[in-house]
Amino acid sequence: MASASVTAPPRLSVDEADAWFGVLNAQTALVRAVDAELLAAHRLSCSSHEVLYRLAHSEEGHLSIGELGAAVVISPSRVSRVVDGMSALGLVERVACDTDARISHVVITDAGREALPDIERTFQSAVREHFLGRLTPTQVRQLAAIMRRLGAPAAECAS
Amino acid sequence: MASASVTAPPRLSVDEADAWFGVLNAQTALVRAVDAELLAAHRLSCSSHEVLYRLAHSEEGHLSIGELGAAVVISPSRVSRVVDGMSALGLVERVACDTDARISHVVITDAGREALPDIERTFQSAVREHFLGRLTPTQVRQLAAIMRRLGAPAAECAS
DNA sequence: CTGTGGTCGTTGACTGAGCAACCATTATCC
DNA sequence: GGATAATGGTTGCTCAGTCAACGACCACAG
Repeated sequence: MASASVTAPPRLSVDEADAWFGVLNAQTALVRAVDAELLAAHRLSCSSHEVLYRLAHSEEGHLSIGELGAAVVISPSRVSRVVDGMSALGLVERVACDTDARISHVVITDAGREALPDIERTFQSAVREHFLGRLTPTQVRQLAAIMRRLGAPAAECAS
Repeated sequence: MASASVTAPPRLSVDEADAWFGVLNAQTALVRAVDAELLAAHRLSCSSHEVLYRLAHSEEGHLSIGELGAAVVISPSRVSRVVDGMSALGLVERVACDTDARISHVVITDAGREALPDIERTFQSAVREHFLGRLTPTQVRQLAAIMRRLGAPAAECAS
């Protein structure tokens, strides 16, 4: 074997490795912590919460299964089952779309809308405690910018 | 019920929400993409790769199950099974600790050490393509700093 | 020594998540 | 208008991951 510089695999710098493994491991730890609080207080997982959050902040007040999957980054099949669980809790329900019978609009129920402030309170305090509170406002801004870029469709590589 | 500002739950700003959901969703998407490449090329998941990575970069050349779990942020039971899988592939093996029979030192085998450069090449190019390549060097540095802070034991909140 | 308590790793049962196959419905094209 | 393709959602299977229970082992008190 020997000369490692032939195909010259550009080794990761310390910052690059920290960024990669940091994102991986921080997310895992953060989800675990926030999940525990949401679960204890409201029987909701992080994914379920994000579904509710997306619904609450949607223009039309409803999103399809596919739209939710794209927003929350989980597969449609998972969304379907998450919605099952949340509708069993009475937080959301499926409403047939009157222009396309394939589509299920997921909407927040009255009970869901009533429970929302409480859920958001739990969520926000958990996120502040485990995440935002450990960063400076500048870092939060930087992180938001970074994540917006990573979330963008693609390209945009040019600085 | 009404006046939302009574208990004044500090609503998340746009940046705060983007940071939180961004970290959640970006990690999921990134792991999915890099996992696919590692799996196709070397039958390794991201977790397996990180285990190998940690072993390769360890001072002593070996880590216990518990140390690996702490480093990779997965439970000891999962580490145990991941090591099972990797040792079935011949990449690592368990070596009894001669001073404490409870501990299994996990070490890279010769075959593992030989396969490493290839694996790292796949890994690095995938990470550059999906992650590092979409950020500026400055952003990578910022992200690394943020993740180091989030990964720190706790406290350190003071700017 | 010997028992007692804590630690390390493994196993079993269960949840969260994805993929592939499927069904229903819509859209397209002749 | 009817066959065919494409889309949206649900279901079955499998994997990744956790938690709780267990067994093996060390450490320490007596």
